[in-house]
Amino acid sequence: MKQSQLFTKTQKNAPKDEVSLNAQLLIRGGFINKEMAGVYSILPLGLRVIDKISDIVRDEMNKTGGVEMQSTALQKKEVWEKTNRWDDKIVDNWFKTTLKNGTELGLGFTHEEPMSNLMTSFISSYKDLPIYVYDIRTVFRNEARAKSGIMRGREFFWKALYSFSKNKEEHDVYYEKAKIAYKNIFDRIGLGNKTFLTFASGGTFSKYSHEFQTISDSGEDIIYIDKEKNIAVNKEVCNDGVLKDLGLEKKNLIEKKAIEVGNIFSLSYKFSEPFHLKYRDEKGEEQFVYMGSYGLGISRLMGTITEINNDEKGIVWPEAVAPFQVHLLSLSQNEEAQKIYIALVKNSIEVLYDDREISAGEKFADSDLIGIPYRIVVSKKSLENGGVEIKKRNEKESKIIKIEDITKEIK
RNA sequence: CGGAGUGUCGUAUACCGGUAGUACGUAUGGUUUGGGACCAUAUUGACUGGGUUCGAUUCCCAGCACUCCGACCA
Repeated sequence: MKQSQLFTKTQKNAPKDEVSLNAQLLIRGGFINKEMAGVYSILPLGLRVIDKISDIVRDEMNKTGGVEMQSTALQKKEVWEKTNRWDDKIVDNWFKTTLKNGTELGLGFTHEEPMSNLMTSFISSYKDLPIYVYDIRTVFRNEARAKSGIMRGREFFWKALYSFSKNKEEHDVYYEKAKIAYKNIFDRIGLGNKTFLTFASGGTFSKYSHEFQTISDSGEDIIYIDKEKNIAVNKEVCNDGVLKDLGLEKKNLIEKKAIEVGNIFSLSYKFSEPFHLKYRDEKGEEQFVYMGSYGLGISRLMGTITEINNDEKGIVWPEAVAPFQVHLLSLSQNEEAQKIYIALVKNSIEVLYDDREISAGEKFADSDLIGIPYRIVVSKKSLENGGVEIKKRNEKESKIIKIEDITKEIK
């Protein structure tokens, strides 16, 4: 797209009411806009990043057999009363509202209950199972304290997958698949080497749950990592018994702050029982469905990626999640640049074309701040030298290449 | 929710119990054209309410908002 069509502008200064790095960079670059504490609009550039992440998540979920749907934000009280999670004393981060007639409604903070309820309409036989259904949507949590920019908001974008299996054995197979899918996601979005499968509290229905924790000083959690074994333990559950259970030794562990970017849970029958979510097995006997849930914070991931990939000039997006692949800067050479822009678009390369009539310095500064992986400069100088200048955002040196070689260079 | 702090043009800041200044931005004109370029002119502001005072943006109180620390965090 042409940058002249982009209504957002970059800012030199971060707003003084934002301390966290992810929010500072994302606001300065025009990716998000703060509406209030913990609530951010996602602007065109930010939406492209969110979509990139979502697409990778979709792809990996689909590979495990997941099917996507769209749940509702508005939720009815009765469904939540079945599991005793409507009461504000039990769940203290509800946003609630009422219909004109006084009926109370909740704004969903998660979807175990409505999803279990929904499935009672579709699950009746062992032939219907397993089902892996997921949802990428905005959820609402009335956090006592929003903090850390988009890392902990009151309204945020996430993916939740719910698995409905015939029994624990079938569930366990999927659970392992989900772990791999999550690992693939973090690898693909460039957080792989900093993200660890982390053992965490399993609650009342399983021994452990698993979190995916990305090492970062801006994180809220403390984890102990065994680099050799490539796993970690959350401080909340880390004791001698647990270490023994996991075959870990204290001396091999290093303590790190980390961001919880995802978590997966075995839910067992916790939800299928109150919703009478049952099926008939081969013998015609009724069985409860065995459930699991698999969350992933998409907007939190955008923040995490920003926290980890930046330098003094701005964001350095990993290619897989960058809003565009190429930032094409025209330094008073719009005629030539326009041709290149059209050619690149024809080759299915995502280009942000800076066609604005502003100084070169400003274009460079914007480009560094926005952080698109490849910068291509079309200038009098470059054309005299036989082409365009190309530079990767994460490298210092640029080089001149021929215009016809651009697509080769990028792919 | 407990504790601490901060609210001044769109953004970042300065000064001040008595006319609110600067930079960036924005607008117009001109000069520039490879690292947020320069000149001129213009433009925009004291969170809300109450109190003290001759006079409050400044001091006091309350509310609201935001930030940080803690608690919380399927």
